[in-house]
Amino acid sequence: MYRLSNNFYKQDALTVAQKLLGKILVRCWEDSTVTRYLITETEAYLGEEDLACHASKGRTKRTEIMYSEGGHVYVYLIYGMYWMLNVVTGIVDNPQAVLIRGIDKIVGSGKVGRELKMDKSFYGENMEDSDRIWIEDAPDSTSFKTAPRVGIDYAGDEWKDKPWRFILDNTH
DNA sequence: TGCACGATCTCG
DNA sequence: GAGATCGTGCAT
Repeated sequence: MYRLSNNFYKQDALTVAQKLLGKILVRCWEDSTVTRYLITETEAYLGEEDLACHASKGRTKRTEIMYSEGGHVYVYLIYGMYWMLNVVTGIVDNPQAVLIRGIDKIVGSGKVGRELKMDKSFYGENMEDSDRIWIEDAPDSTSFKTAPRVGIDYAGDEWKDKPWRFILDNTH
């Protein structure tokens, strides 16, 4: 079991979103205890032309990190109370990210952020060398389902219906 | 400087 | 079905 490097995250967001299923999200707390979570659900957001992606609004202070190399953490506050955990993917100047929607029995991006005690300080954290949060490798999952992404009706028919949500199939 | 809204969840 | 709750982007 070893930590995924930035090389892994440099792949396309659709590829990373699929491959992250079944991998291990590791959270090291302030008291040095460590909790490991199985990643069960992800969503891919694909660049400026993807109207559901925050980067579709262009390069701003908030989306800046998405323009960096894959492997950085992108967190943001939604509805004034939930921190969404995303991983930046792709190469420099190619703003893509993968939203972590589910870990272990915890399904729902808001609950994931709460469970992991995410906050603004995680913005821009590099998962390759962070001592608080990273992802460890596991065999690629071959059994998963796809579905449309959640909560993006504003993006228009072309984008809101894309099956870019990936759900680990746990019926062995 | 102000305002409307959102990659959500919980409760009733 | 509505409220909680606040940073962001865009209008003023």
